[in-house]
Amino acid sequence: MAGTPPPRTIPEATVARLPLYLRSLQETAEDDTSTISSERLAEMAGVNAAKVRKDLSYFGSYGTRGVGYDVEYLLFQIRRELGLTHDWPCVIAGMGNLGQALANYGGFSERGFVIAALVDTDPAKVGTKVNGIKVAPLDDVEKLVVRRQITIGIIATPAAAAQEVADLMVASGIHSILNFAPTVITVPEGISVRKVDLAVELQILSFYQERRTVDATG
Amino acid sequence: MAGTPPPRTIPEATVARLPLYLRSLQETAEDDTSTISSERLAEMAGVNAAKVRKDLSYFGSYGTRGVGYDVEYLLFQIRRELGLTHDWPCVIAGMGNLGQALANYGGFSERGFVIAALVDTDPAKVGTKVNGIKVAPLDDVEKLVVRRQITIGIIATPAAAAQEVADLMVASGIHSILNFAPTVITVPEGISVRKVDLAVELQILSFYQERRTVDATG
DNA sequence: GACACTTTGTGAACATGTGCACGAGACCGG
DNA sequence: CCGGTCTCGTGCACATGTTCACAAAGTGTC
Repeated sequence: MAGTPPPRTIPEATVARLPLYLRSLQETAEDDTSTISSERLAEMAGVNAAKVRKDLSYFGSYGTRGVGYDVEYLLFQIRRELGLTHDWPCVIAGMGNLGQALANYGGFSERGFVIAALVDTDPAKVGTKVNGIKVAPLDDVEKLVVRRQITIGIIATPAAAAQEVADLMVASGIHSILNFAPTVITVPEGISVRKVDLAVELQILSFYQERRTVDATG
Repeated sequence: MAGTPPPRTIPEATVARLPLYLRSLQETAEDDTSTISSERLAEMAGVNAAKVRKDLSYFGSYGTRGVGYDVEYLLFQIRRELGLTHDWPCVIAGMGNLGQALANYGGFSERGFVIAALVDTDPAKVGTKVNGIKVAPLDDVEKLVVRRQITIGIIATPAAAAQEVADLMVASGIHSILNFAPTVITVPEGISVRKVDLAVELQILSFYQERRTVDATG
């Protein structure tokens, strides 16, 4: 029975793992393997098998006992859950090193995240093209977001500009922001923000490295 | 009493927040503010005040009741904990879009993470300079790591090459790896790996965005 | 020096996340 | 059709992380 699906509150930790499962399943599908066990999938995604089963069970019973999960079906379900059945137009703010690298990175559009607009405040950059896309002035964000139905904003500006850019994006109707600027941005309730901070990651690594060294020496 | 410090097992979640406190404190120090309350620090770092106090308490009692924390002293302590009292030489593997952007990014060396070497397999890239640093062939990793006492490896290669590069790094004596390649890499016990996966972040955002839209429509 | 006020440090309740272990269901071979 | 084997789905115990709430310990004022 398909009946009533299980409670629609998916743990955050589970959501964060879905993309890993997706990637593993895509690789599996390329090998023409039609079913996959939770154990194999766990190994590929670098997690525990029980966790895989529990994660997938939040979306219903997609597996078959004694057999495993149907790769194609599971792929479809996860794609659907992640909203990857359609493209997501994105805008990147900030055409510095990182912004340009992101604009040039093919991996995004490949996965359905289409760079629909680029903006920057620097007049020297406005008007130039990056990866075939014209850089617009920051003030055009609202117009672009509305016209091109952009739903995701990517902030690749210096820290000082990040909050202003975020405010502009939110005012334009964007609900999801990926922030690369090394600063905390505050947004109204209901807006999702994820941050990627390279320096923070390195500092976390250095914490453990330092401990290792000290523990070994002392 | 300085006495015996509290148990030396710092929760991971706490470690991950230290860099945020560090950044907030640095900003505060620039304003010539000499003390800061947990509440203010919490606001700046985007977390809860009780969490700040508990986090800091793992390292001892650095605060003064009724007053707050001494900014400079706390800065010093956090820097020490994070191992930021000295530089960390890094090697970046993979000089594609992202690798080049990372090599050119000033924020690293600014924070003590010095790019000490760049490597790539592409003969067309080997020998060229990025940000004034010569790109070496991948096979030179071990030599470079040893000679320049590199402790952190940054993987910015395509997914297919990531595991091989990681193995090479580990074999060379690197204990900390920051992985930008969209794949899970496996390393021996005792090696720290952190991953930054841009597509995964976007997919997590699209999950919540999709839910919002569906909930609003349906 | 007593009192009002501030802010830390932390015990305890609560929330979230993980992983074992096992019953339930599905396939298979004879 | 029956026992053996496989693998899912999940209850439960445990581990980790968060937040509240309050005593303790400071400062400042008169």
